[in-house]
Amino acid sequence: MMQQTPADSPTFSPLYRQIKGLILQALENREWGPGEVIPSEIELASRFNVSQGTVRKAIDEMAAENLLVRRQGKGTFVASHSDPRAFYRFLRLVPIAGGSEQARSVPLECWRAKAGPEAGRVLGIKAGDPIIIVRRLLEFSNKPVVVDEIYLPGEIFAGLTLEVLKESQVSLYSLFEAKFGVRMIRAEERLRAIAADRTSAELLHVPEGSPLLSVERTSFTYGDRPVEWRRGLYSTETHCYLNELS
Amino acid sequence: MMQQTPADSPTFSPLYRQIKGLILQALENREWGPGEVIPSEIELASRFNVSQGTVRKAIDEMAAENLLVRRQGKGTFVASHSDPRAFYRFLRLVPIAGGSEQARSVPLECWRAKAGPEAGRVLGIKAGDPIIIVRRLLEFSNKPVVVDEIYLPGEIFAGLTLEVLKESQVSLYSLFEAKFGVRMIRAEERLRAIAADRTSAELLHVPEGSPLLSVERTSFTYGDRPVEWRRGLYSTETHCYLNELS
DNA sequence: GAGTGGTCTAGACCACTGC
DNA sequence: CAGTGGTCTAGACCACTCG
Repeated sequence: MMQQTPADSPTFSPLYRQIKGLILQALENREWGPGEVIPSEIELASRFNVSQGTVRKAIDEMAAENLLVRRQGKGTFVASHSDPRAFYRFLRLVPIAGGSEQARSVPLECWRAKAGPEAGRVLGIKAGDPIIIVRRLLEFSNKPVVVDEIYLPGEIFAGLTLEVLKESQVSLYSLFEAKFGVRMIRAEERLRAIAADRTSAELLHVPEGSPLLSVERTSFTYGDRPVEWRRGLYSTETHCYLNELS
Repeated sequence: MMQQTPADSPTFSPLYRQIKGLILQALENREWGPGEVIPSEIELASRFNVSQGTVRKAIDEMAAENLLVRRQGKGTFVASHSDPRAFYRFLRLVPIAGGSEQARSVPLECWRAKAGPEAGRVLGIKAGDPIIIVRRLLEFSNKPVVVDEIYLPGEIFAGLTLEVLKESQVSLYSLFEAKFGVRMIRAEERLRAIAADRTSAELLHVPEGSPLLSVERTSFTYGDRPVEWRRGLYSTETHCYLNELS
């Protein structure tokens, strides 16, 4: 039997949540990498000295949070952005006319800088710490729809260059996961409408001053540590941002 | 024991999903109204001739979908928009500066019309069928931030007038639920950036042509039947649309 | 067939609410 | 105190995958 916190303790949490915490810890420690199988429920149950049902409930929650993926008959896997089903997990853009063309990422620039006060605050680093800034286009049917400016902590993403970005034909997060060991698990987006500045207008082939959707995203990895800040400007003539409320 | 579909049948679904379907059906039939307790898990188990655990799993899913609300020690309740915790369930707007002032809904107009082809398609009614159109403002700290135009099927919302709207100090959905027996359980929003037309600009106190966030929402009730279509124009100078991705 | 996750059951006990 | 949902267990069996 595992140690159960007394019920009247202020830090009380049910057993299955403690198990969840232990599995989470193992994930952070990279005991099993993205895309790999984790031990079976029975193995984990014996490892943690609890019943299979308790492990099951812990895994249920983690699967609901997209941290793990269950596949009947095969096992439970660490979620990965390299899984085709997760490529566009965070992309809410859909064509207005219907259908669904392929998105293509076109890296434009990648340079080093020092974090200003805002980037520092958002990324949880000190102002003046090194950061890497990436600018890229997102195209649908070879037409530019989004221009992104992405701010990354230099310490974590050391070695990231335009060439690396251009080589990788998959999603950015899949690259981050494979090359830098950083897995994004959650993000917050703040949307506003703004007028296109000159450079964005040129990149997106729209008139200067036309309305654009501004999407500021902060992405988090394990432990709710922010590891990416990006601002996207979306041209919403042919595509729109689709959100499900429930 | 309840009837279990044979495993090799194409319509196979686990017992707990069938129970879920039966509870859902009872909700649609208004066996228990919004805000009311449903029978205890043990009662439902004996009613459906299954174990408590199976009822439990059905209710778990429905609670995750915001159809039911569990309260330990008290019972399980039908979710309601009249519950203060659900007032702003579908409103993603937050002040950029932080804090959180009270929102206020200001009904402006309410008139009858016939559905055009688009409204008919979205609402699942025939073009020419009666609809009701509501225009209203959403204010924060007495400053207009959103102007909404709301399209409702006339048949369901017969009796809705500007006076009725003005009387109700609560959320629209809470009114719809209480007066018309229509509970919104899910919605889709499509966001774009557009330039302010003259009337919207005046209502929102912004210059004509300035960028606004256009939010088109279709709301659904039980059985995924669409029962509301609305378009909101958001001024995003002081507020932004916040979205959690996971 | 062996191993995985998925379902279902039954029973014990805990935590919370309200009388 | 009785009644509710919440947790934990143990065991049986089903469904899926792969060798």
